[in-house]
Amino acid sequence: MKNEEPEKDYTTEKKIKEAARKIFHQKGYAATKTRDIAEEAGINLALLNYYFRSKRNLFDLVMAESFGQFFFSIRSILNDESTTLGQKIDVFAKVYINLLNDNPNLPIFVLSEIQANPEWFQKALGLNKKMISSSALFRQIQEHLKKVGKEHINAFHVVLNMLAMTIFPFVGRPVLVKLTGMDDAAFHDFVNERKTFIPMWIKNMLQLTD
Amino acid sequence: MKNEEPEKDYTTEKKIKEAARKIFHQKGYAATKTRDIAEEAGINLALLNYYFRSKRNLFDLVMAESFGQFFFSIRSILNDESTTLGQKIDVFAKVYINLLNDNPNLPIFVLSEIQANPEWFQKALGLNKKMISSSALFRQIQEHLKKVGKEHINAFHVVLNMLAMTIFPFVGRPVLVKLTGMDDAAFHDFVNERKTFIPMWIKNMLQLTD
DNA sequence: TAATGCATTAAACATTTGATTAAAATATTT
DNA sequence: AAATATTTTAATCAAATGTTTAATGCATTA
Repeated sequence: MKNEEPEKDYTTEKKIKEAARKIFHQKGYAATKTRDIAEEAGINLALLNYYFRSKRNLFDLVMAESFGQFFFSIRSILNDESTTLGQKIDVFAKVYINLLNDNPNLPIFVLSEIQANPEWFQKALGLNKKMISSSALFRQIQEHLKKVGKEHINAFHVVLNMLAMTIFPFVGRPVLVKLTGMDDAAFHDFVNERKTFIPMWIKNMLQLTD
Repeated sequence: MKNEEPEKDYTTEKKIKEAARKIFHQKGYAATKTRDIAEEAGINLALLNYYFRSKRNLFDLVMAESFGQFFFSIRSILNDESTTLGQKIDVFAKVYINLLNDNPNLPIFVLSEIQANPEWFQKALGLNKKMISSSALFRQIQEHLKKVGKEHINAFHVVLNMLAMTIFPFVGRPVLVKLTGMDDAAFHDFVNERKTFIPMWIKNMLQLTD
């Protein structure tokens, strides 16, 4: 019998999946060749189909995982009934920027694949109207906006601004880097500054003095 | 001799280019098949190569145009030395949201192609460090931040926030629509609200009481 | 050690897809 | 109207690409 999980990252299956994730994130589904994945993983082309049946199947696995990271990883934060609005805003920026620092291509990958193939996501992932509007974050923003006399502002605007200010630097990263002359380290410092700036800006938007 | 431009939009060449723009914007380069373009344009496949030599050549034309819209269409606004900072912020949101309402897929298209193929853009388009940092907008933001005692905030953050809040709703549109239950008309109204909200938020960020 | 089952490889297959060709249709010029 | 040039079409080509197959290697088991 085999020893219990010696180094899981070096199994052929893991190598292929990890290589696929890397190339898919970089190039997208259509531009990725199965031979590119095989080369990146350092394995024979046929092993890809041996372990994963098809390119599409492998992609679906990667996408499900990526989509989960992108969307569901922060749900527990935003749905936590025991934290204040100010706390949620603080922790969101920190956690999400950390996530994106580790997966800088994740946003464009997910969003462009959805744009190219919107029907697929309808059934594949269970996105529904309730997911945001029933969240604790959304309700707390609504309540706060009313308290400060700004109930004419749809709370979605505020949520969207949080997401936009956090995610967009990574979506526009290649252009931003060219446009500012930042190298990878400088970009890293720049977005990390935003961990404190974004909560400040959002609270300012809400006139939240917390 | 031919009459001077009767209806330019109905020449075969225009039909192909318009169809190409539509499909490329939706699917991206790699996922777009020349046969899809031909079908969308209602022409024989061979005509694509007859008029444009190759898929790549056609793509380059579309991309150059799209990239120009996306980046250069607002340069004149941001570089205008005769307008105040407040005026620039006001007009930017209006103009850019109008542009994106007409081309909702433009941001993801441009940004994902750049991510998939960053080397190509190095030489193809002339993006350089000076383009933003030497703009009138950038200088005015810097000056203002100093005036209100916030010179520790990099002016790039503010520019990026303007871009993020304006562009991101379109980048995330498919998800946003699913997540909120908005239809096309509702989405249109929602982003149009932001024409006045975004300038308000940015000015608030800058403590600009203009 | 022989046998068995899983993993890996090289080669080939079938389809897709960008591009070309040669003929036909249409327009333009002489 | 005849000749010429331009545009369009159907068919085909060649390369790329996802997938399969049959043989080989390798470890585990009997």
